[in-house]
Amino acid sequence: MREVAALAGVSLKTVSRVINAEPAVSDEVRSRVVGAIQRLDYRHDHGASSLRRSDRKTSTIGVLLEDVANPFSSALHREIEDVALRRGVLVLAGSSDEDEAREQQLIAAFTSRRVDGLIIVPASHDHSYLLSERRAGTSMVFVDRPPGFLDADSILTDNQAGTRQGVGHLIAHGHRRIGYLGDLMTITTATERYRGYEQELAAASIGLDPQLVRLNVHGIDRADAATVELLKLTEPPSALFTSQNLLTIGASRALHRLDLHRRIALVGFDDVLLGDLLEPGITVIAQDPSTMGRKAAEQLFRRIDGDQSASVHLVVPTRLITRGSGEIRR
Amino acid sequence: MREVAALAGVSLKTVSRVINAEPAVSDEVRSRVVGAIQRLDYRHDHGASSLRRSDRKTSTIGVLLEDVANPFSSALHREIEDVALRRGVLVLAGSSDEDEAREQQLIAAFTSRRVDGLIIVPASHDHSYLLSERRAGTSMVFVDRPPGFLDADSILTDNQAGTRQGVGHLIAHGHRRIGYLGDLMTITTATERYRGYEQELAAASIGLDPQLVRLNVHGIDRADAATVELLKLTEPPSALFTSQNLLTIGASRALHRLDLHRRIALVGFDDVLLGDLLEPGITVIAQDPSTMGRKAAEQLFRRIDGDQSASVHLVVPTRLITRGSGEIRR
DNA sequence: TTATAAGTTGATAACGTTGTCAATTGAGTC
DNA sequence: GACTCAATTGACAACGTTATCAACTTATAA
Repeated sequence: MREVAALAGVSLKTVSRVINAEPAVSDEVRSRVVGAIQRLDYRHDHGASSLRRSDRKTSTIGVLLEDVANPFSSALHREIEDVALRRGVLVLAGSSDEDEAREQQLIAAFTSRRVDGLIIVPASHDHSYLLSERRAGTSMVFVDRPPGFLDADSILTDNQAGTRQGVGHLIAHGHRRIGYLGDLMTITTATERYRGYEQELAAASIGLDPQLVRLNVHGIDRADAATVELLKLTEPPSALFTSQNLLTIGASRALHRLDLHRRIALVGFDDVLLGDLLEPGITVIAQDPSTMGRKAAEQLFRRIDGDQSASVHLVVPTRLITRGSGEIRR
Repeated sequence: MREVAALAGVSLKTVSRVINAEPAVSDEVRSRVVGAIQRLDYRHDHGASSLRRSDRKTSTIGVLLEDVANPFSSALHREIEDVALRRGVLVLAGSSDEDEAREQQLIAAFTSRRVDGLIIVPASHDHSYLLSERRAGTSMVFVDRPPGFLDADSILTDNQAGTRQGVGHLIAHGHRRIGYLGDLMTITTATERYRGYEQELAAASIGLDPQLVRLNVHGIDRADAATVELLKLTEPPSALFTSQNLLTIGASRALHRLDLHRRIALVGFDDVLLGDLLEPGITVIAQDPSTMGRKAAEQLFRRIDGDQSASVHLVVPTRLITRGSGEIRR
């Protein structure tokens, strides 16, 4: 920048003015400076700039996801990116893998880079470690799961209502022995969904048979194995509710292998890519990650822009998509 | 930091030494400083630090993908993240959407934040705009597609050989009229794959019927429509080769709707999640995005660590996964 | 003409940190 | 007792940028 100023025959401050498009520069000087910038191939140092500027904004936000490679997370990520990029803001992304330590490590790395804000899909349950960060002025929005011991904005899915709708759908098709596969109970959404299952059975006066419930099932392979177990029971279920993406895939895989996919009904929570190509197609309670991402990013930027109002808690509704597997009658 | 120094009764420089774990600090002083850091809830400013340090490293890299939400991109992304995080490096990610302008905008945003390196899945074909950036010391590795007018490391898939293997597989099952769906011909990989199709037909002395070829098909819906068109020909193909993920899905969808999925053979380039659940399962030429991501990140960090040797061009092989759809005989 | 205002420009300090180098201390050696 | 050496600490400048404020130029009004 010093060299640019020298070549253009102006002061440092004038170059700064041109770069920041401040109005108080004559056209003649401006074009001289622009020329010098191009000739010297000067690149503005965004970091040094934000260090000195009074707003201290880095135009960077941090996004903590469960895993950037999983479809729900990456759909969120993409929507956040689009909202951010429209404001010239870049996104630092990281995967927690449901690991509390990794969550905190990543968030510490984000904040030491002075991100303007954080969008967090939490793995841990106690976010009081973020209190001082908030006091320091970092905005934050929680997505998919609520913050623990911290008052902050959240954008959630209505897990309980969604599950009730899915389980109710199976009951409406005559099922009374409905198997349940649940993810790790340390995940808030998993416990909420399980509660929805309990409630809907109770509402239909169906007794809960613990044999039909498999909790803390994580990943495709374990879901596959758990499905096989359920179907080997002396009184096997006539329908399955799988409470997560990968569990749905695992269960579907097992049903296909056992050639039971046309006999046992299946409803899954969260949509499955290609779910409509299978025979039968997989009926799901779809979440809406794009909407969640967009709302989260918009809310974050409202906070970054200075909105100090009380915390907002948005619940994004789910949608039942019927494709066949959930409409198999007992 | 000034406050920490005052509270601990030491100089600024000593605090800096403690933070950077420099050896020349007595245990007693160190613990006083650590105590002060905790009491004052001090957070190190990574940006100011890298501005002053002589290596000028930001411990941040930029990753330009086609779309963070597409499975190939996000698998790459995840692998890069893991390699980076092991070194305490964070990842800025962006989606080009195959748009040259957006590629350049994002890369400019990355470099103005002084990233240590770039991993690029290029959308554009002329990367001479990166020459000055390279001269300035930014390391860069290209993935999936080669750089244009720039000598740099690349990690590519063997598109031509993979396509030949897939088309050859169909020929081996008796097909001679093999439809081809290709993505935008502006994408390097799309042209390479098409060339593989041409070559394999020629090698089997099968004349190329232009009616069977649909190029510049982008996205699921257009692939679906193009498939319908091909099957309506007076002499329709008995097999299809779809040269990209989404095209495979679109074609499969069309085949299912027309109830031809057991009659028309299908081989796709790039694996499809759930491809094994369909009936028949989808036979694909699988790429290996995880390996590509890992190799790219490892190569990038070698460069960042000072490796000045000649450009490396790595070709990651593809793998034929037979699941049924490609083994339908004419 | 002079006073005033508006529009340009620059000198300087500061953002939070680390590199450089010099000063201080204490122990060990002859 | 004087010397050397290593270990520890601090003063100061500098990284690339922008905020502040003062100075200058030109135009306009009285």
